[in-house]
Amino acid sequence: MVGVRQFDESAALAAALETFWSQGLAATTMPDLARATGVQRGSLYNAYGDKETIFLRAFDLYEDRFLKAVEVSLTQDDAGALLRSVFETAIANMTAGSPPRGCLTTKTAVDGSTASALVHDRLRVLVERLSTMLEAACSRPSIAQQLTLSPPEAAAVIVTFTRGLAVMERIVGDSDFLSRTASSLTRSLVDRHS
Amino acid sequence: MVGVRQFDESAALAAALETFWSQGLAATTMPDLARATGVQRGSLYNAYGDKETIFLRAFDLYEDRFLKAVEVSLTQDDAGALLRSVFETAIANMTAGSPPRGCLTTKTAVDGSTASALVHDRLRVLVERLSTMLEAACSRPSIAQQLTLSPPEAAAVIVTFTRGLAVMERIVGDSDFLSRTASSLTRSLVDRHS
DNA sequence: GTCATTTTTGACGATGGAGTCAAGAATGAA
DNA sequence: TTCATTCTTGACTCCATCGTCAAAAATGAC
Repeated sequence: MVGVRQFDESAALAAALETFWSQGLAATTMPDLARATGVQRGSLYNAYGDKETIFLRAFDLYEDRFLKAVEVSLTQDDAGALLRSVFETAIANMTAGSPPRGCLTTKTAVDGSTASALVHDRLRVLVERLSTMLEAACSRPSIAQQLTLSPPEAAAVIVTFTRGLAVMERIVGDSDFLSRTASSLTRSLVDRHS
Repeated sequence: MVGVRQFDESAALAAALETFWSQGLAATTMPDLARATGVQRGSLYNAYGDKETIFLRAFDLYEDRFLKAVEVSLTQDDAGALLRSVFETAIANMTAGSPPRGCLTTKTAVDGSTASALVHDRLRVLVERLSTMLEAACSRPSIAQQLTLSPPEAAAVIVTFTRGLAVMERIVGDSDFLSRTASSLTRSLVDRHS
């Protein structure tokens, strides 16, 4: 192999992720990425072809970090503690940074300019994986018996609600409100009669 | 008053709303608005000054329509029926159009390029109004006694959840999933022991 | 009908991103 | 070392939007 890549690819993708996360996919330009990564525009075109490909690579990083954090939350033994922990993980993810960067998945999903089918599919995959993890956790007998909904129903409600938290974070920007609201939902999802 | 406006302002704003709704605030350009309204760019600058002002005017239309529809849903007497009706109104709002336009509030809130403080405030106002209406409805004794959460808690959960539905609509694009998930949440918010 | 005022129109220069490309630099293979 | 291949660099053209402006058109007031 001759003519080897001269920039640190994982550092560049981390910088690109930072940029996409702060600005959103559509609002991020190739010059933005060149500035953020310190790699010239031409090199980026040469290495990845287009912005979307860079996004997909950066999104892999994001998904890894996020799902790993959720995985930890799902080890809780009590249904209430588990749900609260999942929501706190999601809230921490979206309120990190200054100013807070929000939730990359949500930002990308709602992004004005219709993203390509590839990006759209990638979002569906993340949501699908998250749902599956949640459903598995909710299916554990000790958890399931405490819930007012069946595992698939609970998983769908939880995933949808975390997306709602991401939007509310953008609008109200008050992480206490998010925590309190998540706590309210948790209370109504955990059976008070078990 | 001399030199009177030559275009139909309310028709133009309706067309602008359509455009903002489909494309999002950031992705909509002044040429887009000129094309959609049939009013030349220069006239739009003269009449409104900038894109954001046009958006704020169009958003008023949107809010009126949406809150009026919610108001109707809130006349239901049964808590379960009321919640389902509210969610169906929200789902209908976001799945209308072909292709579906999604939820304008959510799109704007999450829009990559940080909108101006004016726009941001406008979103907060809409959410605040919606919350207030919901809280009032949930406070009616016949409704309150059926709910597992206090009226303010229920209102916060419902508002947040509708934002989540808007995001899920973008990702899964399946309005049946949205209805089913809303129905699940409704079930856990309505006390099964009253 | 005349006039003052506002709107409309079309065009202007400035800005910035998109995508491409040829020349130069770097590097592993032989 | 030499060479073939790949990466990097800087510059180029194309294109669309932005914001403005002066001239033309429209219209109510008198």
